[in-house]
Amino acid sequence: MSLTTIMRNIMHIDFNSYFASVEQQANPHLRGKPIGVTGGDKQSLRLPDGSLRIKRTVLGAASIEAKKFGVKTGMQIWEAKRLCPQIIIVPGNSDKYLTVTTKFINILKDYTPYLEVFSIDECFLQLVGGSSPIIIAQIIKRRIRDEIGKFIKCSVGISYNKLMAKLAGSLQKPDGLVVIENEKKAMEVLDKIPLDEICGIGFRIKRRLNNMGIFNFKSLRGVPLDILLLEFKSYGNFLYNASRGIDHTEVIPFFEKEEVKSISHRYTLECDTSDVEQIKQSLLKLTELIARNLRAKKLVGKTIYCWYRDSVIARSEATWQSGFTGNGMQSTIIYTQDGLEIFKAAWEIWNEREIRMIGISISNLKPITPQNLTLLPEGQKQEKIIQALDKINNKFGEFSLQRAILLNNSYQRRPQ
DNA sequence: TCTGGGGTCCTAGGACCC
DNA sequence: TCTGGGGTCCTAGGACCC
Repeated sequence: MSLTTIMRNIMHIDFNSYFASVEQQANPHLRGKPIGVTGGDKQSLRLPDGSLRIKRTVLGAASIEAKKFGVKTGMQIWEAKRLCPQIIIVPGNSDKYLTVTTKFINILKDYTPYLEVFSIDECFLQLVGGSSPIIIAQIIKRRIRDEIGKFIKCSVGISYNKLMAKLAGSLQKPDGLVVIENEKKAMEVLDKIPLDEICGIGFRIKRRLNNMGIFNFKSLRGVPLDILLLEFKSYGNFLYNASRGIDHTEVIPFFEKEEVKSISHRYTLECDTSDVEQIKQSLLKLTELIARNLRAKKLVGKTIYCWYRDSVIARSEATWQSGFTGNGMQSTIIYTQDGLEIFKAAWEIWNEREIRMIGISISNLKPITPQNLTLLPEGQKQEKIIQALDKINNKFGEFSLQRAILLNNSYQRRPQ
C-alpha cells in the first residue's frame, strides 16, 4: 500500500463504544458483559432505599457484547432490555469520560500539534514529517492500550482529507485501521455505501435526494452542480464535492479553536406537565446552570432562546428521525451572566402549555470585561453573592445552595 | 413502556440606521 | 414629500454532528 500519493495525511481516531468501554475498564465485573450506559448524569436518581431509578432516557453507548444483541446507541432502555434481557444499565458519568479523553489527547499531542478534538471520543490529526501514518497509528493504538487500558479500543481512518479519513475509520469496527489513499479509491468506497454513511448527510438530506431519484453516490455524481445548488442552496456544493471524495476543510488545531458560540441545557420532565410552578422550577434550574457555565468560562451572553417539546412533537416523525428540538422563541437582552436575568428573559417569552422537555440556550457570547456589565453598587453586591454561591456549589455539588426563588416560587410573570 | 442532552452552521425576512 | 441601497441586527426555523 503506497501512501506517497496522499497529498495531506489526515488521521481520524474514533473510540469504539466509548462510554461503555470506559465503564468496563473501570469496573472488572462489567467486562465481557452486555452493558448500556445512559446518556446524561442527570438521568438517574438514587432513591432513599439505595435503589437506582433511571429516568426516561436513551442509551449513550452500548458495549460490544450488547451490540451483538442488536442494542444500539440512542435506543430506549425498555427496547434494549427487550432485545437483551440480561443487559446491565449503568448511569453515565461525564467527568469520568472527560478524564479519559484528556489522557488520550495528551498521547496524540506527541505526534502532531495539528490535532482537532471533534467530540468527546473523536479526533482528527494532520500528520507532518515523513513517518508512515500506518506506523504512527499502530504506535498510538499500542500506547492507548498500555497507558489507558486494554478495554478501550479505537478505530483509525487515514486519508487525504477529513471527510474520507472519517469514512475510512467507520469501515472497520471495532479496533480497525483503514486507509483510503486517493480519490479513485474513495469513489470505489463511496459507490458501495449508502448516502447517509458519510458525515453531513442525515435522514432529511437523504430523503430529499431519494425524492430526486438519487439513491447512491454514483447517481449523485451525475447531477450537475447548478441543480444541487438550486435544490440545496450552498449545501449543494458539499454534496457535489462529497460524492467525488473532495473535502477542503482544514484540521483546526485545539490552540486555534474559537471560543464556544452558545451554551445550552435541556431537561426532560419526569412526566408531561402543564403545571406552571413545576415548569418555572425547571426553567430556573436550567438558567442557573447556564449562568454558572458562563461564569466558569468568563463569558457574558445576550440572546436567550427558550424552547419546548410537547408530547405531540416528541412523538412526531420529524423529532425521532432528525433530533428536531421542538418549538422555540428568542429574545435579546443586555449582556449578562446572571441566572436570574436569563430566567426573567426566558420566562417573558415562555408560552404556557403542556410539555415533556424544556431547553434554554444563550448565544451572542463574548468574554467578560468591566464594560460588559453595568456594575452599579447593587450589581457589585449581587456579584459577590453569586461568586459565593458558585464556590459552594462547586465544592459540594449542584444546587447545594440555591436562590430562595428556586424554593418559594416568589417570581411572578409580568402581566401580558 | 414510546427517543436524552450538548453543540454547530446556514437561510431568510423584516426592522432599522445612515 | 418621497425614497434607493447597503450594512447590520433580530427573530425564527431547519439541518447536521456526537
